[in-house]
Amino acid sequence: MKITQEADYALRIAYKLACEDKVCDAKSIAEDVCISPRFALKILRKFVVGGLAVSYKGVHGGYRLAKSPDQITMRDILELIDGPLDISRCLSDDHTCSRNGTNKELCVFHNIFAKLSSILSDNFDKITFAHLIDSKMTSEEICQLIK
Amino acid sequence: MKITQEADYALRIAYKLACEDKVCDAKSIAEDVCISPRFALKILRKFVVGGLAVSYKGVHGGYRLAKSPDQITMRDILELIDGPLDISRCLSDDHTCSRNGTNKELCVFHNIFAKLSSILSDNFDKITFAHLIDSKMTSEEICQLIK
DNA sequence: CTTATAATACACTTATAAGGTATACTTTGA
DNA sequence: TCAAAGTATACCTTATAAGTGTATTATAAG
Repeated sequence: MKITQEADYALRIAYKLACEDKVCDAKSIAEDVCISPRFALKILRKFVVGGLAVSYKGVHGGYRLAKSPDQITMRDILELIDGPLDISRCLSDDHTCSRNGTNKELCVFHNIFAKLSSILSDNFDKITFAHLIDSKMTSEEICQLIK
Repeated sequence: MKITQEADYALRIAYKLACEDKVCDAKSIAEDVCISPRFALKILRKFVVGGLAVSYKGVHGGYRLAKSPDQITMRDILELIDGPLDISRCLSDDHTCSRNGTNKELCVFHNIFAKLSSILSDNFDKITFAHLIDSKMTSEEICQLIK
């Protein structure tokens, strides 16, 4: 029921890139987030492939966000790393609500899981990195975006 | 971001016990849920230890719920198996919001994770097995309990 | 036009947790 | 007393998360 460590790091990397608004190399990003440079590179590659960041090779190369922070949501990052924000396999695995793949009917829990998953997604989608880096917004104000 | 398979099975076992309202042996429960009898026993043991079911040994033994279905919520089962419904390690691990344990300040994401986790818990807490087995309630009506 | 810097590609390893089993034992009803 | 249940404890297997190694490619600066 937890987001992965990698997705957690990815959020912090995105936050850093949003704050800096300039090309940052993987090494300095890694230091900020307290992970190894290699692992930062791995995550950053996913950003680039997913269209959330652009990369520059060579001397003075690095990464910057591909869009403005108000166009990037927490959901974008979380789904980039962890996939869909589904809380149950009912929802993802081809509607197989029971163990044996034969039962294609929806189980009693299916719609409940679906509704709660979409509440999660929708809320993560409301919070952009523009909100997060906005020094005029308190943590409480950001939380009021939820629900 | 998913509940575990074991928690999923546990929900279905609880549902079955709530429907039956009599002593059921592990083998028949396992058949219903399509898992091995041994694994069903393992999960059922957690029910007993957690006070959600009582067990009877010997011939004609088995399990039944320890409380009435309206006193058992989806949250009870999910937390029994998977632990607290926290969506981030920020929340559980002693408030360590960053990788290095030294930073005890809350990170920008902390309150967001906390709020969404409690939305999840609160909603799972509203849905009892009495609702789920109530033949007069449609799936849509049960979902309206959420939020 | 060479060199240092930084990203890329792809394969690999290691750690952790999920998922599931084995064996021996205890209790109980017929 | 015996077979049908649950109990206890430990173990195994597999999947996934998490992180590394090595070689390659692109680029700016000197």
